[in-house]
Amino acid sequence: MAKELKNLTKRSENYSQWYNELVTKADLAEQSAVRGCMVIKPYGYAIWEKMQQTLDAMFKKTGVKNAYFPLLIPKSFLCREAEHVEGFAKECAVVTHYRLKNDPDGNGVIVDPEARLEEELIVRPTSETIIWGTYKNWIHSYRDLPIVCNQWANVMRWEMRTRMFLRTAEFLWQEGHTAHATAEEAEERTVQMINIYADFARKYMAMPVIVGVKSANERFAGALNTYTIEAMMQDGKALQSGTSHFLGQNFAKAFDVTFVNKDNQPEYVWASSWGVSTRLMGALIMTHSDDNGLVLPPHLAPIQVVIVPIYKNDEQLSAISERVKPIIAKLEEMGISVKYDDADNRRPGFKFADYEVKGVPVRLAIGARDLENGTVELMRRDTLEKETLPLEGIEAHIAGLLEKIQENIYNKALAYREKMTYTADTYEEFKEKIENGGFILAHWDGTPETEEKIKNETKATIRCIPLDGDDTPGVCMVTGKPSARRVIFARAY
RNA sequence: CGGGGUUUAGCGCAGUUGGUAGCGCGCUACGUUCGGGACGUAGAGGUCGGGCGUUCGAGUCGCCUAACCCCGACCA
Repeated sequence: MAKELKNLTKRSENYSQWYNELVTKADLAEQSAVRGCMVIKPYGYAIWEKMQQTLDAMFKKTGVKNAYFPLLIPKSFLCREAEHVEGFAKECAVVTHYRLKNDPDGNGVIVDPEARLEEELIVRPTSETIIWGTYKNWIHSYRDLPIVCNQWANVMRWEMRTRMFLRTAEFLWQEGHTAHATAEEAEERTVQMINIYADFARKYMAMPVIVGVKSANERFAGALNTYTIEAMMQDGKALQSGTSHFLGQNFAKAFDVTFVNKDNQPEYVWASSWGVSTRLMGALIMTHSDDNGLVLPPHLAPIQVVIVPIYKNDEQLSAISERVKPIIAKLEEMGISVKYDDADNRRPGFKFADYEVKGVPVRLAIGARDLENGTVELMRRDTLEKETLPLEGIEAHIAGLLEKIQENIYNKALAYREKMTYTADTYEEFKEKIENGGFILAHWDGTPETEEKIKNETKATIRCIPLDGDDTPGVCMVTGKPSARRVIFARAY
């Protein structure tokens, strides 16, 4: 008996426990022995890989080039940009020694006190500093610009509290760092990248996102402007899913990166940086999953179709395998990833449950009865609906269905977000509504003080100032001062 | 960094007033099964997080320590 497999905690009871169980049971990741870190398992990593490949292709279409910079950053590099350092200093892992030796008392190994580094090295929490230290050598003339580099890497932030995928001490991400001759060009790149993220979230993750600008309080340390995509999870909390920063000349000045312009005048370069991380995996899980497990969007599912044969003996299995073989070939030819699970150590019922937990979008079950009738049982993961269909032409049906599922789960998530989005005109109304979670559109006077007050009193922060939507002015719900437009408040991860 | 909790087989747990370690799942072998999480039989698997102490005797009591989890504060 394998009762362990499903039996997830109900979402409504304890969302965070539900999420954790889901990640583990769907075989995506597990807690590692290292504090705050996780092990991403092959199935989970396959999803990440698909995200990576898709994003990478989108980047390259806009001229992005990949590069790689060191993991360890000399401490002195972090002294340069004051605001930036203040943002990250509290959560840095520091390398102080370069050698171990046998413990003289015979208890394993100890850090060799003789091997202390003259200058400590910081495990990168983000790479702005090392990259700008490097760019200084690459940039001399306006002809060297723009530089549009991206790196796929791991970073480490010694977080107080961690949660799988959403906030782990070590995480995987991509960070793009660009250098431009003009502010306009840098800002244009900043916006271009946030739009790529939004596109990716919507089309591939089937996750509706709101594109907007961060308030000063929520802005990236050292940036002049931060663009964000904000998503809503199924418990009504917001999740910042990707950011793109206009850095102005801050880093260029801190690292003294200048170029000679067409008029032979030295100028500081303009910069942007942008990134998304394995946090997107968390977003994916929390956006679509139900109490039966994961629901993966077909565009990112490592296995799009699973075929489970139902058989009593070897003859039946081989008959089914023969019948299914051309279907698999056809599907693969169409670019659909198929798994034919004929493992004989699991019974069909177990496999059904297992692939449901793993979120495989389409399942086919085929047995002797179907073989006789020329049919197959098809189940779609998003609605859990089953139907029996003719085997003939099933490939085209599946191709169409995968698109339908992709669309359906997007619409479902969008409908949920809309249902959970409210407006509030008074602070009282706001306080009352924020208790139910969700996004609240409200007027704000634009000051950090007011935002801080709201945060302290309600735990809600400004997720973003949306770029689209209702932009009629009004008055701040707290101070009554003029407000340019409604902004989005929410409690966030 | 505050407040709580946990640590015993691969996983989830039980273990009484101290008496020398157990259950379920999983795993291995064989057989019967196979259309929504199969069952039988026989096995393998543990210096009870670590250290010190009390005791004839410690999973159990005391002190110290570590790791992890949850709730806050901080943050992507």
